[in-house]
Amino acid sequence: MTGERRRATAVDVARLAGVSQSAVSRCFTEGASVSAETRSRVLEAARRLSYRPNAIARSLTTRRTNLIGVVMGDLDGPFQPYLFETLTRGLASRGKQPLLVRGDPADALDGTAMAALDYQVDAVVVTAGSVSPAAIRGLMALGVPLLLYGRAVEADGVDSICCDNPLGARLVAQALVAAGHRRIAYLGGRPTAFSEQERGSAFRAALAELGMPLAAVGEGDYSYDSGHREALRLLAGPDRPDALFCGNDAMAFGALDAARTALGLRVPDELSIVGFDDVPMAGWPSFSLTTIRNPVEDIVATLLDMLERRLADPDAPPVLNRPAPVLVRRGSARL
Amino acid sequence: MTGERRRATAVDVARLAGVSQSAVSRCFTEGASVSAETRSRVLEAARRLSYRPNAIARSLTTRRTNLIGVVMGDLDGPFQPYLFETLTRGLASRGKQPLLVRGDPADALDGTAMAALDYQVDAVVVTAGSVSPAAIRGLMALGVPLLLYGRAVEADGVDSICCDNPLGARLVAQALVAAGHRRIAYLGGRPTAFSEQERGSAFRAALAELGMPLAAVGEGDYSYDSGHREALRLLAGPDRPDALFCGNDAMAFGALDAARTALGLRVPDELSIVGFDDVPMAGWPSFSLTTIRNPVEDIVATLLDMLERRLADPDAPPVLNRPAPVLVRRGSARL
DNA sequence: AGCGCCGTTGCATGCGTATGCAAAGCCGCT
DNA sequence: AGCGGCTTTGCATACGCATGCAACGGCGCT
Repeated sequence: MTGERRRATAVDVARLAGVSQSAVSRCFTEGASVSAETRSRVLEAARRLSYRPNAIARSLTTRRTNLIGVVMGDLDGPFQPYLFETLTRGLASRGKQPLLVRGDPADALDGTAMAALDYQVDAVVVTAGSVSPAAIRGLMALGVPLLLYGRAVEADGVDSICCDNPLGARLVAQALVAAGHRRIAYLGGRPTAFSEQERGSAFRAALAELGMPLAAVGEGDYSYDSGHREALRLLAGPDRPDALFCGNDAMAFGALDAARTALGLRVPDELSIVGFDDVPMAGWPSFSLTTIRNPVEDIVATLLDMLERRLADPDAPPVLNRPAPVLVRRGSARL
Repeated sequence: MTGERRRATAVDVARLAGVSQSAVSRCFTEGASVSAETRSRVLEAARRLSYRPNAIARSLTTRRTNLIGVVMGDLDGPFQPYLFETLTRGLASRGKQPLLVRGDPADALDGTAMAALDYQVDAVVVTAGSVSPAAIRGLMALGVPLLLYGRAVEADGVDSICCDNPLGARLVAQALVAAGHRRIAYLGGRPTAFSEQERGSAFRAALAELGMPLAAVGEGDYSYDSGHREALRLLAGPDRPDALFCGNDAMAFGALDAARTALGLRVPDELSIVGFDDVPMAGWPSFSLTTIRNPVEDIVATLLDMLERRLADPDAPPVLNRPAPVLVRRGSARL
């Protein structure tokens, strides 16, 4: 009952229960035809042998692994772990196993990363915002259903869901201008990232529509350090901005630290800082970050629905979903 | 070449290359006997069909999946993602795939969680410090090599690696006393966690040895919120402590925020705060947390070595590893 | 020329499970 | 009693690959 060298198989259970291997299999298959008596005999035998069906062998015949490839970049910032946590919990609750595919630093997917896909994942969810279009095409060529998070793509057989970045950027622009800010700066994330492209251009466009020039622009990479560095640069000059919109929360934290600790600025009196994502940390008193809430929980729930629908019908028309973000007012901006 | 409904198999490649399926298999097996000419013909055919061996089918015969079960709790705090990131990168670099097993809130491992193990993982790495001993025994009964991180266990066939918590706690006690603190408080983490038991008792013992009473004790759960809450309680009374040692960094952040923002205390002048772990965030200027460095990178490297050794020889005697932590002096403590 | 050896190759089989098919049982109905 | 229909069961096979075994061929050697 304890440390047998080999795990029990369906054949072992069948022998003990005095039935055929097929009967055992049917007891563990939803909706199969087994009599109540056989089932209980089999389950009892299975219990005694600590038998559990071999998912590997099962998937060989069913052509379903219940493994979902999850393409992620680093878990560095506060956002990715939050998303990953939510996503993996959701997958588990629907009986699916996430299989991690790490994007490499160059945003490509090398052999090591692709190795995970050799496990015959039923679908692939891409959450790394920076995976190159070429890599995406490579995934599509696999013939596996593909779900893109964090980028909006119109392509055959690819579903995507992505927070309405332009709306979020517009909300910030309007709120900042309405509150009387006049020297508004923007600190962008990694320029190759889809979200950056949308947020940056929408923010510029919204300000232009309001007749407000953009006072200064910085280029970060979504990391705390880059936010710190760029904020120092942007806020050092003579015509210091009175508001700074950052492409994500991590950079906003860096900017906040730079402004308060390194430059001795009072936030939000002398400088308003706004982030994007609303990670859990944004609510911590030391930050109290005013930011745009990226509705991760809703997004993941929707994403899982899209996934199930796609698995049920691989030929259904592709879906594009753009949930709306919302402005969360806290203490880092005078709004 | 693009969206074929079914992926190519070794038989397809064999047909195209004019060889047997065995030959194809040998081309993808390390150290198998194939002539140079056959190999190139096969590889060319494989390339044209985008063939990659089916890891599922392969593992059925080799009895090796290269899947490693990774038992984790929540990815809430800053530490777990850091550890997970390091661990999964390390596994990938050694050709292993992490398969996530989520511990449920009650620290047990329910059916959903165990489902991951049906994928015939080669080994299980437990990183959740709060998984109950009963659950650990359940894992052992699976007959799968088990590696425990974050707890020290002496048991047959179980390797474990765990930062030397008592040493870390002693370092803090000595440094605080040496720096002249006289009212030292301790804020512990989840009492059921192994690390909490070691850190708490070693801290008490070390203070006692130095003839220093413990001024106050709080009980948190390793979360930021609990650190915030307990700090408010501990620091509100009349005889306010002049030093607070927290069971991990997350609680220290919460305590720091409570002390500075809610209570208006000057840190470290009026209160020294020390954490444990040294997560990346501890170095951020807004925290600048003095803490004990839990050498995660080294630990993971060692853990991976232990894993490979265990896989090579399941009957080798169990190993217990206790890497030494180190005190990192930053700005949150007067030391 | 004949022998033996080694590097290659294909054949056949097994890994653990799911499932189509047919056989077997069972029931109620006429 | 006989029949049709339904449920339950076992048999056989397939899933995609790795691998032991035997067959084959070429080579160097005597």
